[in-house]
Amino acid sequence: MSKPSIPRGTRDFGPKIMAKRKYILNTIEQVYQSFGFMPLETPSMENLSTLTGKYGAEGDQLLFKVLNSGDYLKDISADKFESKILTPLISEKGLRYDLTVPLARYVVMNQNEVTFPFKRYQMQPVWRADRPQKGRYREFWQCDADVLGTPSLLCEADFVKIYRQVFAKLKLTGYEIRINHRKLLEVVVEKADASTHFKTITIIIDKADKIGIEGVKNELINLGLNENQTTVILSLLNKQAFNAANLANIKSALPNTENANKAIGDLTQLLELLNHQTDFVYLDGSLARGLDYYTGCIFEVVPTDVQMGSISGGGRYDDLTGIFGLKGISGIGISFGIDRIYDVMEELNIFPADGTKFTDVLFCCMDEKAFAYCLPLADDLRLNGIKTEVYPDTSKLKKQLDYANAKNISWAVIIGENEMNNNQLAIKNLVSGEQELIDKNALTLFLEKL
RNA sequence: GUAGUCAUAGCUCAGUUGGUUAGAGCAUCGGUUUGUGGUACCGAGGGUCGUGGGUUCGAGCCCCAUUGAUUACCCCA
Repeated sequence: MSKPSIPRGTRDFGPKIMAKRKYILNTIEQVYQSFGFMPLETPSMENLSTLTGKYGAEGDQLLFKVLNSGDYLKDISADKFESKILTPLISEKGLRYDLTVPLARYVVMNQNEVTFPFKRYQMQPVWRADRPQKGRYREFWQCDADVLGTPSLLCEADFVKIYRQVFAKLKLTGYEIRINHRKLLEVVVEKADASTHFKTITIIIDKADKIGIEGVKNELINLGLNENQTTVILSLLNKQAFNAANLANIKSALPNTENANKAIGDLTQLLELLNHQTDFVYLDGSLARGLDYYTGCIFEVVPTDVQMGSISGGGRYDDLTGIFGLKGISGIGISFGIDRIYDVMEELNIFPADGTKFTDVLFCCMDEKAFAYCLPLADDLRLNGIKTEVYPDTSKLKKQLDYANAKNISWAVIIGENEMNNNQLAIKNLVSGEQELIDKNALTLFLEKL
């Protein structure tokens, strides 16, 4: 027998971990719903025609492809045995790579049924055939919310509020919401006369957190930019308070172009929609986001008390559904990285204490007759919202209490001959060690008042 | 795709310049206690030292290959 294992880059989530993950997921879901977002789930598999070409050449490499069913080589002749030719012949499905493309596909397929603006949230795993490393997996969860079909900046404001509510509920206070505008980047790169390298430059700028200003400068020079050009671009890379004065400063430093006015206009309007309440919010010129479909405001949330990358990101995109033939739908979306939020909360130790408690009461039966005696009592407790289980064997009491300890159960109800003869129960508090005899019918009341 | 590190009991790991029968803690099971746990004591089970080859009188340890894990780069959440 070989030892069992799971594929690299995948994980099991045991009961204790699941309790904490559910706590995060439920919190996010609750907040999404409170803003009027509705759930959507899509299949784990999409047609490869839906997926390929949407994530760039690198992304296509990272797609998990699913072999066709049955004898998939039956009609393939030997001259087709070259991966480029063979792959499309034997695989027509792939695992989804993110939740955004499936959303676009869904909306286009159901455009006559969905009501715009379409507000949906989706919390499902996605797969990437990446090489796993710290904080990077081949199967991981995304928790997206998007609004499709309106250019209104009210959506941007809502997402800022969603961030604040989610992290307030999770009692996570050390974080920053960083905001930037994609067109601001475009204007600055234009001003530096380096537009041909726009995409590469955004990727470099996005690394500013990691490699520092000097690192960015070096990479820009390696790209072939001169001293003037890098200076112009580097002038953008500071983080500052999100307020009207700073926006005015930025505006005065930029040429009076359509893009510049649009970017500053959007950010100003967002500031007003937030009623100038900018707790946790910063304007960060170095925020770029790697994905190139963003066209407007972009967001990122970074924890400040823990050394960790972003725990959420998102932004506005103008033409997501265009790739599937539905033009002119502006949208905006964000995504929480639940795995990283988990790590941050674990490190700060801010999960609620009773998070791993699944059972309140354990019935310990000393003989077979005790089962009949306690089963109705257990049912009654459950109906009253008390999580109850009956130890299924008449094992030695030590073993039953060990089980209760292992599951962090706080109450044991012990039933043997003595208790049954007197219509009583021995109820033991496993935290304090105290034990008392109570009347059989008083159990629910006894536990309810706690 | 590139580079480094690692692989010994269910888990976490010791194991000396190569030298007798490969150890510990935790976990599991049994006992001290026919019905009272977290602590203590006693005992038991559990290993092809990732796999294959080589060097040697002798390999967990050295060499080569291979597989897997992990970390960094590229890219990304």
